[in-house]
This record gives sequence, C-alpha cells and structure tokens, in this order.
Amino acid sequence: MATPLHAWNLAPKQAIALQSQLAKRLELTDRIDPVRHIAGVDIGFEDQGANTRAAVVVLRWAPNAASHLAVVEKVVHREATRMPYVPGLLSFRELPAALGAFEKLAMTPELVMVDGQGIAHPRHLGVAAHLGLWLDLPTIGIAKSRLTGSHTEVGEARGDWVPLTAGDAVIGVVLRSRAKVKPVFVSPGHRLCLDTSLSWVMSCLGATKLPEPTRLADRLASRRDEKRTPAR
DNA sequence: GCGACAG
DNA sequence: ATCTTGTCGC
Repeated sequence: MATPLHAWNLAPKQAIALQSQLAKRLELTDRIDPVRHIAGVDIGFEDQGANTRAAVVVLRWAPNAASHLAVVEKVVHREATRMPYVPGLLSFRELPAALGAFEKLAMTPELVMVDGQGIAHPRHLGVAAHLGLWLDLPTIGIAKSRLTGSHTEVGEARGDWVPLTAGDAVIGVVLRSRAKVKPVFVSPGHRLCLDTSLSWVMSCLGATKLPEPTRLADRLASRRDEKRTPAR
C-alpha cells in the first residue's frame, strides 16, 4: 500500500520515506505574519524514558515595551513514549507529545523555535521542519550539536557564524551565540529563509547561549524544573 | 567495510 | 535525553 501521508508509529524504512515526501512541501521563503508572540518548544523524558514530557513557552515580542520577551503562557504535556531515539528520526519520537502540548495552548504564536534541527538534516526534515509543516507555522531549529553537514571553524566572539553546508547547499549556520561557548546550529524549519531565521535567533539571545524561547522551554521540559516548581 | 549520529 | 557533586572561573 502507499505510504500514509502522516503517521507516527512507522518502521524506520517507512519513516525515512515519509520524510523525503514531506520535505518537498517545505517553504524556505518568508511567509510569516507580524510577530507578536514567539513560542519555544522542547522535550524531556521521565521514568527512564517511558514517558515523554513536552513543554511550550510563549513569549511576547514587543521590542519597545517593558513586557518584551515576557512569558505569556506555559504548557507541559505528558504522554507515553512511543518510539526509541534513532538518529535522523527524532521527530517521530518527539512530535506526538509536542503536538499534544500545542493542543493545550490557548493562543497561537506567529513564530516557533524548536530545540533540534530544521532542514539541517539528511533528508531536510529535522524536528523543527516537521513540526512547522504539521502546524503550518514558521519554525526555526536551534540545535546544540551537529547532525549533518560540514563547516569551518567559527570565530569565538558572540555573533560570529559560518555556513553549515551539505554538498553545494547551505543548510544552516553554526552560530557562536555566546563568547567562547560551544556554538549552536541554526537552520530554518518552515516558512522562513535562513537569513531571516538567523536574525530572529540573534534578536532573541539573552545572557546564555540559547535564545530565550528555547532556553525557557528547555528548562520547563527538564527534570530540573521540578526542583524549582513542585510537581502538581 | 568503517565511522558518524539532533535529543 | 538521562544518571549525578563538586568545583573552576568570570
């Protein structure tokens, strides 16, 4: 039978085929509404991996207001883990829970930043790209390490960056988001070009290496957060 | 055949 | 990702 247009519990071979099909639908040019809110998404695991914990944090984007980058909504969603971690197939493991979190979200952000790769993926469909297609929202992938592609050394000053390439194609940038700290890998997910993706990430940088949306989602998705905020 | 390999 | 304490440095 034909490969289903979408599904989560797929055998690796089917999942790979689906990624190649979905990648054809990606829009890598800007198609974004005026930004008022930016969401950060990240996934964590509990009970030795048996359960998946998805976190979405929405920040206000108002450059000239006191409420700039203030948190306006937070959501945590848990569900049983369905797939193991397989390099290149991360979205099949993390997206079900992420979508569950978005369903609980009261508002819709105009831009979404995801912890992981966008198109900087073997078949151009990293978690950020896959999520962008599913939600039909502009997404950007910010990964803490490299999955694929090659690059030269990055300058050590905050803001320095070099292109991440795969053959002749530029699939992302390696950005030194913080002086002397391991760089992050930025790549567009959906409905944005690389230049725009990079400028959004840079404009959301705070005092740490991760842009605020992703940093806060990271904290919420992590077990570390429970120690700060008693479970409930 | 031998590495590399987001979270 | 997760298991985990202290410790080096701005």
